[in-house]
Amino acid sequence: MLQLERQQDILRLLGTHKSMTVKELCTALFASPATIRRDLAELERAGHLRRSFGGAVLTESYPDQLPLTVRACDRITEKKRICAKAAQRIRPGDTVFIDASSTTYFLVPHLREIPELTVITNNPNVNIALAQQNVRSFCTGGEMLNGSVALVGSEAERFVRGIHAHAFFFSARGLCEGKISDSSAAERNMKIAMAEQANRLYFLCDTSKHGHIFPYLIADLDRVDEMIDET
Amino acid sequence: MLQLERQQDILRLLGTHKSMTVKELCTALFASPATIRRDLAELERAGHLRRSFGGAVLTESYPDQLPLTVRACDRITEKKRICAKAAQRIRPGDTVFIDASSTTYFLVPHLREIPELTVITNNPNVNIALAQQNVRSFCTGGEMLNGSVALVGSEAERFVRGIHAHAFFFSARGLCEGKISDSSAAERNMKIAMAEQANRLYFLCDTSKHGHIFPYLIADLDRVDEMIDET
DNA sequence: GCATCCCCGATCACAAACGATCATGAAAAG
DNA sequence: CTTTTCATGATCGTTTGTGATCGGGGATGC
Repeated sequence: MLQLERQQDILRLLGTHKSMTVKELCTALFASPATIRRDLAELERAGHLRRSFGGAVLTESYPDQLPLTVRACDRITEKKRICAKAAQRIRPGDTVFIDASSTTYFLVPHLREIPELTVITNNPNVNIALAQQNVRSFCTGGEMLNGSVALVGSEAERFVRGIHAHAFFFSARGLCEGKISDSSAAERNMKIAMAEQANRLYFLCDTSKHGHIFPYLIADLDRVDEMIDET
Repeated sequence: MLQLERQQDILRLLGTHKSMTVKELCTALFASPATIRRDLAELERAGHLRRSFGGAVLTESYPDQLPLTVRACDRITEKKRICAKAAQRIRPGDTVFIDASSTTYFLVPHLREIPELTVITNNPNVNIALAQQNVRSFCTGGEMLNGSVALVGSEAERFVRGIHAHAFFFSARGLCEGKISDSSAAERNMKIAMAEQANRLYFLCDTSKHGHIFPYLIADLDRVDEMIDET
């Protein structure tokens, strides 16, 4: 069996089962543990899966019409509900910032009917989806953060600081004791820049964030005008 | 047996079986391993298949994960072939501009293996696809041009003018009497900015461009270092 | 905190496939 | 008819993928 073929099979198997151990893959593909591990290492370097002790899980699953990176995320229905609520805060003529989290992607379908709306985002997926609905949108530019889909860096921040927006919709990895935190310094800086340039701050928070704390502090919860959750 | 006929047979066999070893192809087509290998190398350069040690697999992973906007375009196989050829002009350590045409999207699968490559583009689809392959990439930012997927405007041009690249890969709507032209002023300006900031210019031109002229002139054909077409 | 299990990465050796090169022969050009 | 061109096949040194072995170290249970 060819190496490439086996690697494609691994991805296929991970698509149906959501995780597989090295042993399971060995018996399924008639290969030795060493070979499977080498394949997993290579596929991980390519960003297709994430390894964990004993096996691996898919980072991106296959068919759907959501972008790969959004498809992989959890709690999609909860995020959709939160975004539907959040979109009601937008008024005609507004200029809004949208950050590069997987949550805020679900704002897009609600923005079509808002007249004279302008969106600025550092998430290329949002830009593309908005262009398909003829919503006026800007992209911050910057360096693409590998492993997520977010534009960051000094150029991206400079772009943001040249703009003032009515509102900023954002999410983050953790909310603990009134502190909103994230795991990447570069993304933290972008969120802070956007927050400083916007009148109203809306923090979109699903239940998976609660009780988690990450190294990079974005803001205290009382800085935001409203936290929007599922309730 | 003719060379071209045999290569078509290889593709046909790969269509029914999902992968074939060199040995299998040898017995099936009554040719020596050397010949089969040469054919496979050629078909891979044209983007029709991917080789693996011992054999080859069809490049089926791509068509269904193409972005909507790219999936819709014509002459995909021709564009793939052009891009496979174009990618050979890139050297390790290069910094390259890629424009926002549908043609240049097909450069992406060929960029994975080039070490120390940096890409700057105003096409968010390219950014996202490159991030998934762990290729370092930057986005120019700017306003999203509705109806296509291209970032344009003064902010986008400003970003480009702050960078110098080794090469610029671009396409356009028309080529007529040695003049390369396009239908949008905003995109024209971006292409001109990138061209001015790059050493080598490569114009990717499929046969549908020939004989068409559009209002916005990008450059004379003799400005470009090489025109890359299907031949 | 300790012991057990077994999973991982590194290394090695072997077999198979690969690329480079050259020789052959047939078809095309002069 | 001679020369050139080009696809093909053979040879050979090198590279690659694979499975086995072994020491180190996370995961789990007590």
